[in-house]
Amino acid sequence: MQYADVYVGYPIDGLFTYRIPDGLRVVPGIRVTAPLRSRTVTCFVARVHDDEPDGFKAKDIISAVDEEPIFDQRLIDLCVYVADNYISSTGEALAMALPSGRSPSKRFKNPFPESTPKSATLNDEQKSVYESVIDSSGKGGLMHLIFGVTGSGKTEVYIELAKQVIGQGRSVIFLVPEISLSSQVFERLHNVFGGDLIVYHSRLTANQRLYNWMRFYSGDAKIAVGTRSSVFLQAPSLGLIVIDEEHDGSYKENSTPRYNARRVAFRRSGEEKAMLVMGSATPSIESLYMAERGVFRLHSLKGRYGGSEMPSIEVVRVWGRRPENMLSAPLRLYTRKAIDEGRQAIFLLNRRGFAPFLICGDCGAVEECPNCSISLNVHSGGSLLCHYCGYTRKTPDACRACGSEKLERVGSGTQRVEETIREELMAPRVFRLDQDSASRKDTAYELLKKMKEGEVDILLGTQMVAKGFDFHNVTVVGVLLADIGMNLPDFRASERIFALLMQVAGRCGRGSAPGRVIIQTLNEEHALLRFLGRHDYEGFYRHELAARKALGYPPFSRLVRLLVRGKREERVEKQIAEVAAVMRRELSGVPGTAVLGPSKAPLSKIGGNFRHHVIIKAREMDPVRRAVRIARDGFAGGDSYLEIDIDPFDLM
DNA sequence: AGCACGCCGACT
DNA sequence: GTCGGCGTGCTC
Repeated sequence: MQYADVYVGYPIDGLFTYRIPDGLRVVPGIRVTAPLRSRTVTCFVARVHDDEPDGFKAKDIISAVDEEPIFDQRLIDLCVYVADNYISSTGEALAMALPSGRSPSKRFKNPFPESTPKSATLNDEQKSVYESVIDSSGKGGLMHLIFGVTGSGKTEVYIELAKQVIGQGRSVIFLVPEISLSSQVFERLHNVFGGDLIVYHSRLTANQRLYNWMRFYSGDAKIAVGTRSSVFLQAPSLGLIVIDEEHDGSYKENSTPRYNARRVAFRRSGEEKAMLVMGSATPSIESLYMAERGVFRLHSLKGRYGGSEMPSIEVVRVWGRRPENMLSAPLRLYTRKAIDEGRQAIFLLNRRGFAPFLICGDCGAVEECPNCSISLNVHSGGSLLCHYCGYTRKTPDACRACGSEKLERVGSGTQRVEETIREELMAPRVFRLDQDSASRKDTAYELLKKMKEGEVDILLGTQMVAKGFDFHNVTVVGVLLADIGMNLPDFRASERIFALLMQVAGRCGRGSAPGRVIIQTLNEEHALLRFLGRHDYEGFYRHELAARKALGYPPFSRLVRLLVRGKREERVEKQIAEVAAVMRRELSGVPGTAVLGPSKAPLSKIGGNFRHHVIIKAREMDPVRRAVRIARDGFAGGDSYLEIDIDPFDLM
């Protein structure tokens, strides 16, 4: 009699044993369906054997999902690591890592035309980084961080490294933050690698994902480009993991297990002897610190590809948030000049919608979301919209608190400023790129085409405009209000804003004409803007590192966040108090550990759920993980849920 | 997770 | 007397 030991995709620790019915082919590495209590669930087969289980009667497997294995022991080991680290079951980690499709589908339309491979030649600086990566990798130093200014051509270096690795018969995983915006990266990789390339991200159907997974697993396709979950793709022999824009927050998963693809890649690199090459123009404070400590080898690209100059950056004071204040004299002047010369401009306003608040001029009441603890945003077309839960309602004619009709739309988002720009700059050809305009699937392509053909004078958008675009005719970048997000109660806020401003500044002056960046702010004294004006990421890093050290934040500690969310606030408060008590008890006397809270999360209510949290700062994670497991096991759920976040990206 | 079991409070 | 809220335990 044959039996299979399997993992299930639920928060249940350990393996389950099922009987394999006669005639059913079950081997390790396939998925099967089997009864669990009163349900039929998908299971992941880890082992097949003929030892009769002791102490229970094994039920029969119902069916096999796969004919051939789609994973092996290395993925199980990796998922055990993820489960231990981020506190989930191994089965949950496997369920998250593996594609969920049932029948592989190759019906994936490649949006790019076939083209002949272009061989880019590396300039001296790129060549020296390439050689130094290959060289030190030969000596066992496999982890690298490329710190290259925007436009320095990191992608060319990645591509040459990938070619080298594929030439040795090994495979390459290329991680990007978000697939839609990195389509330019995808297109370039496709030009070079053609049918050897697969994509892997959530916009594919489950069956397309399965098909691509299988092609990479078999070694039929040697390079994969995709979002964070691609870090789990298996290959016969993995030779290289590239993490482009390594500082980006989207490498952090936001449901259980809340892994960080950077850390998982680091682990795989060590286990599978694969090179890890991370790159950014604005590396995360943590990665730069680790490079300084010798964990990664640091490589610099200081010159821009093609020899163009870094743009000049000018910080300009503005005097209010009304749309007419958002176009300072210098910005108008330079933009007008650029347009007259046939050039283009990019404006960043990191706030979508028309205005962030609707406030009563008489009683001061603000329209708030009934489900979330935030204000409703005014959107064009007469609607109010919650940016967290999507709740929407018509803009009222009168204040719902006092009946006054003096409702004011306070602050400015992209929709509001779009009109002002058209009128005041007499530039009718403004293209708006934000979540609202990008919901149409081909917006990015449309934009690329229009920008290239010179049909756009000004590209206005949220942070979407800062990422990855390579337009050669842009000579002016305007940041309309740099202060947005500056005062969020979050320890990474400065880092995020600095990176964003630096990235958007890098969008201009990529062609032959020099670029100019205008940063508008309500507070030109902000330290961050001084460093920005000098393109001084290094200086910002030192400054921010000192602040982190003073407050004991990463990289000088690890953080754990335990958050209880639920519909009934009294209950949530009681439960988080219990969690905090357990953590304090279990961690008392552990040096270098502090339990903060409990307190209301800054976003104290989202989608009808109240949120309270406890933050733990620690030098050593093992005792904290042990304590978290105790708190989790003692947590009486009911209609509340305990979120466990190891190394949270933000504390909102 | 999801579901069954079993234990105490206010009701047709 | 019972319906049902919720804490507890288990799932091969």
